[in-house]
Amino acid sequence: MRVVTWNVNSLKARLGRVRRWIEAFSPDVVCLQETKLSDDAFARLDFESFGYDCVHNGEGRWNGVAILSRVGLDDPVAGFGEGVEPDGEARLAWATCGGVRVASCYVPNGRALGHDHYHYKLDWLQRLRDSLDVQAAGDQAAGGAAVLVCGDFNVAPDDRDVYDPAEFVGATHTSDAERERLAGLLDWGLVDLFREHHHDGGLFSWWDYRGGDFHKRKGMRIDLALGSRRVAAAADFVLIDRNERKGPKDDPPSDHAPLLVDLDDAALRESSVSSMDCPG
DNA sequence: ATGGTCGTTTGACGA
Repeated sequence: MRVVTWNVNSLKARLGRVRRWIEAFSPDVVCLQETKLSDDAFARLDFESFGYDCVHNGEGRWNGVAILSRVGLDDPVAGFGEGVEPDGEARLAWATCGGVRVASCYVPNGRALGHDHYHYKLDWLQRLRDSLDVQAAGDQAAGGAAVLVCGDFNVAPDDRDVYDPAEFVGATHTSDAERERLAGLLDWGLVDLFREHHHDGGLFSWWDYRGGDFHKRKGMRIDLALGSRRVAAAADFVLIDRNERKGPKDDPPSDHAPLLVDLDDAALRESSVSSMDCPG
């Protein structure tokens, strides 16, 4: 099962690229962020005719997330779900695809340390953890949840994940509080799949449009796929497609690159997960 | 020197 997560920075502006990428890579599950579409406008794109069932949580001008699946899509939820304080913005969708409980999330940016939006971001990450309990706690307690939380987290997990940590002192995305909230998700029982497969720094998923940052290799790794132990044990290939960040002015790229994860289907379905399979 | 460039839009504003 092939899964991709991609902040497309407007699905309308990126539709040609998204369709070409899907055709080239044949993903089974596609998690999108920043579609910037209403649910009606998303429905008119008719991904069903390309073989994908969909859930979209949109509000129009801003935000908007989706999950596309050609391996089944059950129990879709827009937002945190029952039992968690609802969000005023369209930043999260859940669905079960091919036996995996998948989330597509767009974590608030935070804007600046201490800003109202920063507190909203910290609270949002806590509610995402609460949402995990609601969406997958039963299976996790049973020891074998298949959960994959994908998206734009707007947090760089550690200093390897920014081009220059000194530049981010006093800024968002690397603060202790943000990293602690991200660690809270890992403590639930999730593993940073890209980091399991790649140990070097300087491997990024986002580059600012301004100042030629992409060509100067000034980026951050903020797009993540967090898998439960069962999913981590099944992940046999993880890639950031940085080529997709390139392109001409008349067909510009998103400022984020797609993150691709391949899961071995047999490993995914194994009845027990050995602690040998996956550190952490 | 604290910008740059995209997207939403036809104003600024968010990232």
